[in-house]
Amino acid sequence: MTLSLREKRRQETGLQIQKATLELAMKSGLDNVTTDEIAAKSGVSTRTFFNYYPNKEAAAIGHPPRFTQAQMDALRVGSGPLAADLKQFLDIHIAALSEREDIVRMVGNVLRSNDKARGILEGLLSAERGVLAEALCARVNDRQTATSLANNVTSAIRAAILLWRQEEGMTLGSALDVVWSGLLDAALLLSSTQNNEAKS
Amino acid sequence: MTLSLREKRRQETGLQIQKATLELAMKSGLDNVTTDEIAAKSGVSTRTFFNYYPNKEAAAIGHPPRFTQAQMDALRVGSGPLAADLKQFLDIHIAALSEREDIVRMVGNVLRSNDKARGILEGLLSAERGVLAEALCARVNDRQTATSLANNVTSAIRAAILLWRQEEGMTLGSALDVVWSGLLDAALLLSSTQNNEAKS
DNA sequence: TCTAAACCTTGCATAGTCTGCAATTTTTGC
DNA sequence: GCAAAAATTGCAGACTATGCAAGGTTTAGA
Repeated sequence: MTLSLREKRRQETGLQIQKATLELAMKSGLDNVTTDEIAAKSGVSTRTFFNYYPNKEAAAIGHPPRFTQAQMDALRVGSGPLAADLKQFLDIHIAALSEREDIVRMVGNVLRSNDKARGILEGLLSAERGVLAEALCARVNDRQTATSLANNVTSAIRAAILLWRQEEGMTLGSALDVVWSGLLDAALLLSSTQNNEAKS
Repeated sequence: MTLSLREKRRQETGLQIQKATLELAMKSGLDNVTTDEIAAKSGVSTRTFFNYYPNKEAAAIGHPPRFTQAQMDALRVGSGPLAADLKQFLDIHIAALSEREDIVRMVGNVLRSNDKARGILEGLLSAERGVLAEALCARVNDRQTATSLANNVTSAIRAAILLWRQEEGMTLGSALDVVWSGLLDAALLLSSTQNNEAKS
């Protein structure tokens, strides 16, 4: 995990550009900001901007935290009840997001009105979801079940962010708790009439 | 539901443009197709193309079937067990999609590689999900629970299409059955250790 | 049937996005 | 220090998307 000077700079400049993008987007909306303005504010040429991100939407999204290997492994070999392990998985991820609250909020703003940004993030999330489903598959031994669980996990993250953005004095963590309890209730409702048609 | 000549033409031209877009996209990938080509193939001017859709990705997506009022009402006042009502809701929607299999398949292709298209569809789905959550809220009396259920429903649609695209001899309906059974299993797993921390 | 209003289509001009290329500068490893 | 590797930059050019204004078509009502 040691970074060469080059790698470190690259990372810093990338972050710099993301912040410039988001700040400008907060003022006028991303659609009304030009790549020229972003580049100028970031202190690089327009051409260089495109060396860092393929488009301004990607610059706004930046590089969200990914699920870590440790998180995955904990799930695969998990000892506790599945629900508890998943909740812990989510807690870890939400903690990572909490360290960048400002960025999360601004990115959320962009996502409201920009289709392309939404698509980019959705693509990243979808990849993460796939990896998570793969890991869960080792635990529950059924691909569709794993997929559904992975769906619920990533949806919970999105829902928690949404709730946190809209309720004033809430932390991301407490928003997750609320979402999670709703998710468990939903699961209970769905499984209460179990043997009706579970395996068609 | 009677359409004036004007409305009918508009609808036909819109569909025409979507099909032209998708066919060209199948050949070379949407990114390698210009709006000029699409317009030419659709028999309208480039300028008119942009009167129908704001960009080529939107043209590729077109106007997917929405949840109908009847579907919603059935859920709101539903009599059976919730899971059964939701499954029926899904069956209806999947039936609507089945009538456009060719388009569904081509759109799916575009979504693979085009972020903007993904974002546009995600936006539409997200709106539908919100409406559905609203309806479910009347039934389960808790917003987060309703949101989670709505998430599972729209995810199931996506998962069913994905499964159908990847397994050769499958119908959309049978793909949904497989997905649904996985979803119920997941719900069961999540709710099996119920009283641990459901309400934190 | 005729007509004015509403609506559509189109071409043109223009701002903005994004890529390839080649010249220049910076960083790296030795 | 120095040559190789990598990053930055300007420029040219294809493509996307919108405003505007000039015409053409449809609609509704007298």
